[in-house]
This record gives sequence, C-alpha cells and structure tokens, in this order.
Amino acid sequence: MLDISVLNDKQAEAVQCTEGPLLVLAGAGTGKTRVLTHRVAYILENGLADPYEIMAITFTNKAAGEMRDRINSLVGYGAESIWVSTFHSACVRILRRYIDRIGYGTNFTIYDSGDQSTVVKNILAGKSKNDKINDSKKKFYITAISGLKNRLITLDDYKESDEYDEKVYTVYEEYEEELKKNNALDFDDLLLKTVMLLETDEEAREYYQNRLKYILVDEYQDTNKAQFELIRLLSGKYKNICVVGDDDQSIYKFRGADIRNILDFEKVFENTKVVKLEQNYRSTGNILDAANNVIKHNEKRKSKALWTEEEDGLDVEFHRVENEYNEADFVARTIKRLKSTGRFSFGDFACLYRTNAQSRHIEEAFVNNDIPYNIVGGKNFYQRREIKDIIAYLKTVNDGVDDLAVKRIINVPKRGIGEKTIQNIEMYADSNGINFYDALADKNCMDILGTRTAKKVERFVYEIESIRTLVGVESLSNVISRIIEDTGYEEMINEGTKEDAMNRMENLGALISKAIEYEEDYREKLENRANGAYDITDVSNMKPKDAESEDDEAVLGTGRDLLTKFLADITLMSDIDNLEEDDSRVLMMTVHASKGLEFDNVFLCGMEENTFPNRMVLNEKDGVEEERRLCYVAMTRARKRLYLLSAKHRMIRGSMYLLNVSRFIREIPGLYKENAKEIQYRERMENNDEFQDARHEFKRKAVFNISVEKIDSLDYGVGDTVRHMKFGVGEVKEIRNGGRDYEVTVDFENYGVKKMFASFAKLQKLD
DNA sequence: TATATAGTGTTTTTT
DNA sequence: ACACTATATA
Repeated sequence: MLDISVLNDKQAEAVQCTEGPLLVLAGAGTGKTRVLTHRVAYILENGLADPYEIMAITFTNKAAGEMRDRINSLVGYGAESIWVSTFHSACVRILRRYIDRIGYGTNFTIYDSGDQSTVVKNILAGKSKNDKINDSKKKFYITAISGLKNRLITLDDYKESDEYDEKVYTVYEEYEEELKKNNALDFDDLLLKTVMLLETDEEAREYYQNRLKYILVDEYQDTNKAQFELIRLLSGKYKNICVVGDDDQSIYKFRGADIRNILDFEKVFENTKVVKLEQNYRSTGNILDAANNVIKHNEKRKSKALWTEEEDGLDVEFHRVENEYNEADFVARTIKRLKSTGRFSFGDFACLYRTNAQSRHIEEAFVNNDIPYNIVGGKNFYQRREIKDIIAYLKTVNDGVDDLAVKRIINVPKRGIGEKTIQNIEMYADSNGINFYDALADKNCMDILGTRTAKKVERFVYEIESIRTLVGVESLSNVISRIIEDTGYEEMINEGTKEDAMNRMENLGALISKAIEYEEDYREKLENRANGAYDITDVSNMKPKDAESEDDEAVLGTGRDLLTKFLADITLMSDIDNLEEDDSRVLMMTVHASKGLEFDNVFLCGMEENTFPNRMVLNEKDGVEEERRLCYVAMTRARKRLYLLSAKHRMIRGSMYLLNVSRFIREIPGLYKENAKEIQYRERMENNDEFQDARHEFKRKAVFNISVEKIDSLDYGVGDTVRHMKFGVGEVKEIRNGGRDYEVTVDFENYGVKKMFASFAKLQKLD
C-alpha cells in the first residue's frame, strides 16, 4: 500500500489532485521527483488508470530511467508498461508508427547537430562560391531554422510571417529538401512532425488521446512551443495533465525554452490548479539563504522562497584567489584535506564551472594531486569522430538511404576516393534521381569514373554488401566488430599516436558494449512477450499490457529493425545519460550539466564578472537574468558545503584579463567586503563612457591586458650572430619593440631573411 | 588525392 | 591556447 505520510501537505496535495490540469511549482530540492512518482503510484493504486494509460515525460534518458526505477520500487508489478520516456524518444515511437501518413518513410534516420551542421555547410557552399562560409554564418542559419521549428513555424508559415528573411527562407527550404531526400529528421523535426501528424491525422490523434488518461511532465520550465503543443494534443481528451517545473531554474532559453509555457499555463489550460512546493529537503539553511538572496534579484519570476527545517549548517565560503592556478589548487587542496578526515569519498565532491574551457586547470590540479575525477560533457560520446564513423557505416549497411552517412565513410579509411569522384557520383545520382549509394552500384555511373576509380568504388560496395548479409544473422555487436576489422578502420586508427589509438579503440569498445547491452534488453523484451507478459493475439482485450509493444508491433519485428531502433536510440543519447554512480571520483561539469544532480560539497569556480555572468550575454536582453538562474541552479546543487571561488585575473584565449568579483557574489550579504580600490575600479568599469566603448572592443581584444609573457631584454642586439633551432646561423638585422613582444629580423645563411617574435624563436647568441 | 600550412573564431547545448 | 578548416603544395 502506498504510504502518503512520507509526503508533506503540499506534496500530498499534488499527488492526490489527479483530475484536470495541475501546475506544480517546485523549487530546487523540494521533492518534485518524489511527487511525480507517488502520483503515478497513487493513480494506479486507486484504479484510476492502467499502467499503459499513463505517460511520464522527462528531458534526459537518465531522468527517464531514474523515474522508471523509482516507480518500479513503489508499485511493483505493471510499472514497466508505463510510458516513461523523453520528449524525443516518445516522438520517435509515434512517428515510427505513423509518419508515412505525412510523407516520410517509417525507417527514417535522425540527424544530430553535427549532421545538421554538415547539411547547412553544403547548402551554403552550393549557394556562393566566392563567399566564405564561416562558423558564425553556419550557426546563424542553424539557430534560425531551429528557432523556427521550435516555434512550429513551417516554411509556408514563415513566408507569411513578419520576420520573413529571404536568405533564411531559401536555406530553410533547401535544408528541408535535403533532409526529406535522405529520409532524415533532425531533433527539432521529431517534435514538429509529431505535432503536425497529430494535428492532421485524426486516427493517430484519437489513438493516443484515448489511451493517455494521465500525462506528467518533468522540468516543464524548459519546454518550448513544440513540446507544449505536443502535450496539449496528447492530453486533449482527458486533460489530466500535470506539469512540474521551477521558473527559477529555466536555463535553456537559448535552445528555445519558452518561459511563457509556465507563466501562461493557467491561461491555456482551463481550471488549472496550482501547487507550490517551497520546503527544501536538500541544502542547509545557509546555502538556501545565499541562493535565495541571489535569485530574488530577478524581476521576472513567480514569487517564492525556499525554506528548510534543517540547521543553518556551515557558512558558505567565498575565496578571492589570485588566478586560475590558485583557484584549481584551492579546490584540489580542500578536497584532499576533507578527504583525509575519512568522512568523505571523492564522489561527495563536485566542481562546477560556467564554460567547458575552465575545466583544464582544475583537471591539471587533480592530476597533480592524485585526485580521481570524471569530466561530464565537453564532447558527447556519440559525437566523437570514431563513433560517428561507425554509426555512418551502420546506417549505410542498414539501408544506404542516408547520403550524408555514405559520403562520410566512403573514404574513411582512405580508399583513394576523393572530392572529385564524390562530386561526379553526386551529379550522376542527382540527375537520375537516385540515392548516392545506389549510384555506386550503377554500372552507367561507374563508366563515367574511369576504370581505376570504379575499381576502388566497387571494392567499397563489396565491403558494405558483405557486412550487410550479416545484419539480422549475426549479433549487432558482431556486425560492429566486423566493420571495425574488415574495413581497415582499426588499422587506420593504429596509424595515429599510441595514446590516441588506445583512446579511440576504447571508445569503440564502449560502443560494442552498448550494442551487447541493447541487444540483451531487446531479447528479454521479446521473451517476456513470448511468455505471455502480454498477449497481442487476444482480440477480446484490445488493450495490450505493454503499450510500447503495441507501437513496436505496428512496424518492427526483424533484425534490420533492431538496427534501426539502435541507431535512433544512440543518436538520442547524451553524455549525462551514461553517468554512472561512482563514489570514487570527483565530478567536474558545467553548471548546465549539473541540473537535477546534487552533492554534499560543491565548488563553484570562476565567480567573476565576464566569466559568470558570461561576457557574451551582458548586452543581451534578459541575459543576466538567465545567468542568475544558472547561478541559482549551481548553488542549490550543494547539500552541506558550498565554496564560491573567484580569480583576480585569468588568461583567456592567450590574453590576460583583470576580473571583478561577480555581481552574484555581491548580491549575497556579508560574503565579500570590497576594498576602496576595487569599488573604484568597478565604478569606473560600470559608469565610465570610455570603458563602455572599450567593452565593445572587449570581444575582440584584451582591453585589460596586463602581462603577456614578455621578454624584458634580449641578450643579443643588431649585428650579433645567433642560432635558430630550424634555420641555423644568421645575423640580426633589426629588432623592433612591438609592445607585446620583440620582433626580430634575422638574415640566415641558408634560409635568407626571416622575421620572428623573440619569445617564440628562442634565438641563441653566438660569439 | 594526400598532406602541410595558414587562417579563423571561439557560452551554455537535456535531444 | 587551441582546435578546426580552408587553402596551397607536393
């Protein structure tokens, strides 16, 4: 029997108020996951719905897995039939079943941000041969297209809209064509197309609306328009929609999250009940106090204040250190000191920072102090080159429909098939309206290429075809192994440095393990079905016990489908999903990555103006408010100890910057006493017109350049003979003091006149 | 076609 | 500082 007495009044209210729309405003650490899981259990125990009629949506696979586990331990039998998934995988499941109704093949592939980038790059390259494609241009279009899709603005809508821009339109148009041609959907499409499907196809809509009696949404503050529409559509019949979120923790605006979803929820869903959770069970009084003091400076928020029955605990510590090395050193030494008391394991510590670039020095300090650590994020596992290569092989072996994948690996490892050849094949494929891969198997196409090149291409096709025969026969992991071994991929890797090769092979090993695990899960599921865990042949009971199986049944069944599913699932996997409980390592990650996690002891590094809040958002509208929410998220990760660190100066992109204490620190009373000099300096920064002008320059060059390692004096002069490591002996002709460094002109005996910077050249004076 | 060199643009990034 | 990519060169 479900024990409601473990909940406080507000939590119990949220659990028991099952009918109609419910908005739960849950501050950090107020037990929102507990509310969600108990709510599901409560619905089941009271017979309000069967498990397959309940859907719980989260943002990460990890959160979905955790929620499923917790529901499992709460209700026991039947929990596996509850549809617990991320927004995106839920959409994949719906689309695999119905997407043919809006003109795509049900075996579509998913393009990640890297693929997206490649597509846009190709479009821009085809458009203008003289214009250079730089990253920011590419990024501009990707952001534009993604932003439109997030807001459900299709090509047709965009043409009519007042933000219409011809260039964006044409790129958007070509982008859509390209993806359609490859039967591919990007992440935003998964949501957009599902909404489109449910809007236009009555049968599909009614199927899900009839099934889903209760829908629960986690991290609601980070939903975008598309996600909002999706849940509105899915909950259209029963309208038992419960969303849980915290406007103070909305930190993904830059990815389309729309705070209006939470602020306007009550307007869109009639008769919404609102429950506020404010009692915090995670942090000490002092930590909460500090966090509250920071977040209360935001103007756009629903008012609430966390409180706790816990003790005040230890003071929040602030340390103003000299530079990034001292900061890293402080973290390492403090961890060592606390660890030596025997009361902690390394897993009790986390080190958070605003940007990934800050991780390097901390990592170094950990290495030097023998502190085991784990860095979350940076580059996602599945976005690493070797993994993406093998995925491209798998896609090609699977159906060869995705041109992007085929082109990616046709010359990896090197097969002597270059740019020109690929262009020729592409032209043939385009003019004949066939896939790139199909062109490879086309005799007429090969005739264009010439026998030597054609032979190389045939060899490639042969390799792919022989692996293709193994799909559905051999295990998934074996197929992957064969790709790595038979195509010469492993050899290619081993040509690099030893360290690099080991690293890559390790990653590929992890991919294979993932495949084995995946396959085992799949078999288990099949067995459960065979053992009558549910019976789809029983027509008298039209509702299967396992809702997922019903969706599967509509489209899946063979080994090829297992591969398709695997490819989709790993594309939707993120770095944090693979984070396993490991008590023996300190965790390092960005503040963004830390959301939803908690630790006994937290170090928050880089509490400086221009670092956190980050310099890039200072001129953005509402930019600082979003940074403040980020800061609030970071601080509320801590249970017992919170260390805030700030460096007086640090080296950023090769230049030294003087940095002020972050305004967030100054918002916490009593933490930091500024001395007169610093106040004066800050006021000059904030009020001086001259400085404001300089701030615009700030992006490009170091305004506060105080010391680049400059050689004070040279031990050689004009006329001296010097030796250079590479150019040998020469005579110094000129020395120019270039401010940062000396520029030395030397006439070398064998290489002629060269100009070089003294600090790099390391010239040696000869007598 | 493969490799060496110069040039470039650097916040965050659940999926 | 550093990684990534466009361009020149072998």
